[in-house]
Amino acid sequence: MLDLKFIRDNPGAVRRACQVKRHEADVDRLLALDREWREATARADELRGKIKRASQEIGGLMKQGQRDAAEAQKAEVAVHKAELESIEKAETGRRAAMDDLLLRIPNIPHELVKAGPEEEFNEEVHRFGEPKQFAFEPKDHVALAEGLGLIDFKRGARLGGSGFILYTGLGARLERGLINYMIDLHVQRHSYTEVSPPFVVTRQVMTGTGQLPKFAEDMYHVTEDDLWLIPTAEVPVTNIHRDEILSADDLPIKYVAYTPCFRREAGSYGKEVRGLTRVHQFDKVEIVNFTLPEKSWEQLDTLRREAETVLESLGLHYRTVRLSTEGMTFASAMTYDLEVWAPGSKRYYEVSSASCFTDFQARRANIRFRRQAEAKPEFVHTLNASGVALPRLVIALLETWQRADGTIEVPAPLRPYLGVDSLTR
RNA sequence: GGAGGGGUGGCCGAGUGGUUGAAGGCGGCGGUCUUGAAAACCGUUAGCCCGCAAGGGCUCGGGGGUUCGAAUCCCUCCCCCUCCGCCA
Repeated sequence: MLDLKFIRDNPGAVRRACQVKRHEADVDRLLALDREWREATARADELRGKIKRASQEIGGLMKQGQRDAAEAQKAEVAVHKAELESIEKAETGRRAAMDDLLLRIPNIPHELVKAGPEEEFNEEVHRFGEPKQFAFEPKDHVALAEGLGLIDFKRGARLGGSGFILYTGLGARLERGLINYMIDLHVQRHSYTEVSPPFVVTRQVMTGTGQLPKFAEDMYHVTEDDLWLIPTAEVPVTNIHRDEILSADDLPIKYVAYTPCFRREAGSYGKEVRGLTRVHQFDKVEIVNFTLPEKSWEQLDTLRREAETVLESLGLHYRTVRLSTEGMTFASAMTYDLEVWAPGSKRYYEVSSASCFTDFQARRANIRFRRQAEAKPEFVHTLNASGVALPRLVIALLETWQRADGTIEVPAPLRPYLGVDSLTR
C-alpha cells in the first residue's frame, strides 16, 4: 500500500496511477475520511489524556482518604468517557473503511513505464538468439509430449478437472530435473539462499503481498480454516520477514524457492488453454529480493538478468519486454516479462515476470530495516522474478529441441539432472 | 482431538490493579581512562499515530470486557512448549 501521507500530499499522482493501471479506487473518499479521522483522533486523544490524569489524581485522593473529592472526579471522568466512547465508535468504522480503500490503491508506476494498453506500449528491451529454423515442420508441445508419453492430459483432467496435469515417466522426471537445475543455478551462480515455504498461507499473509483483498476470486480458498493456496512463491517468501526490522548489513537478502502455484483462472476459459499454456496448478522456481530503497532499480536489472540466464543456458530464444501500465500487476512499480519462443506453436510465451514493488509490499507486510543501530526504521524494497515457470518452459524446450523423428534432444546442462541425452519413447 | 504450562522492549528476564513504556542483565551507541585495545566506570538506547512545533495519545501475542484506573482481573481467538491420543 501507499503511504497515507503521500496520498494526502500527492492526490493527483495517486489518481493518475489508478487511471493508467486501470484500477478503480476512491481516492477522494479516502481523503475525506482521513480528514474526519484526524479531527476525531485529536479530540479522542485529548479526552484520553484528561481521563488518564484524572485517574491518577483519584488514586492520590483515595490514598489520602478524601472520598468525596474522589467521587467528584469519577463523575467528571464518566462524562469524558461517554464522549470518548461515541467518538471511538465512529472512529473504528472510519478507520476500517480507510484501510480497505487504502489496500485497494495500486502502486505508482516508475516514470520509465509507458502509460497505456500492452499491445501498443509494451517495450522490448532485450532479445537473445533467433527463432529456430527447422528442416521439417516442427510439432507443438502437445503432439510431442503425447507422442513420447511425457504427459497424460486425459488422465490429469480425470484427477483435478481440466487444467490439471499428469506428468508421466520422463515427463515427470523432466519436471523434477528442471526444478533442481534452476534452483542449483540460482544458488551456485547468483548466491541465493534456498527456502521451502508452506504452500498454503493465512489471510494476513495474502494481504501482505497484495493478493487480498482485491483478488480473492483468483485463488483457491480453504474456507474452513481461512487458508489460501499460494498463486506464487512470492507470497510466502516475501512474508518471511513480515513485522521484522532487518539490519542494513543483511541487505540484499536473496531467496530462491520452488513451489507449486495454484490459480483458479476464473473467467479465462477458452483463452490459451491448449496443453500446458494455462493450467490451474504448475511448478515454479521463484527468486525474491529484499533491498535498500536506493538499490532497488539496479537490483531489478540484476534480477531480470538472473532469470534470463536460465533461458540462455538452455539455448532458448526469448525477448524481454518492459510492460506498460496496463500490463503490470497491482503492486508493481515496474515489470519486465520474459517471453520465450516456442517454434512449434510459432509464438512467444511469458515464462517470467520480474518486478520491483518499491516499498508497496514492505509497507503492507511491515518489513523494515535500520541503516545504523540508532537510526529510524525504514521500509525495505521488495522484488521478485520467476526463475522460471515450468509449464511454458517445457513447451519451449520440447518445441525447440525436437528432432524430425519426434524425440527431444536434452540441452547439455540438463543432462546430469535427467540422466539421459534425449527424451525418447 | 484431550490435559497442563507459557507468550513482556534487539535478546534474556522482573513485574498480579495505581504516576510502569515498563526493574535488572546482556547487546548497541556516546564518553572517561589507555600509546592502542580490553577491562572498569559514567551516560544513553522501543515502535506507531496526530501535530509546523511545543506537546499529546496508543502499544506488554490479537480482539473484547470489568474498573475512576489493567502488563497485572474476566472472556475469546492465535501462536509456542510438555504429556496423552491419532496419524503421513
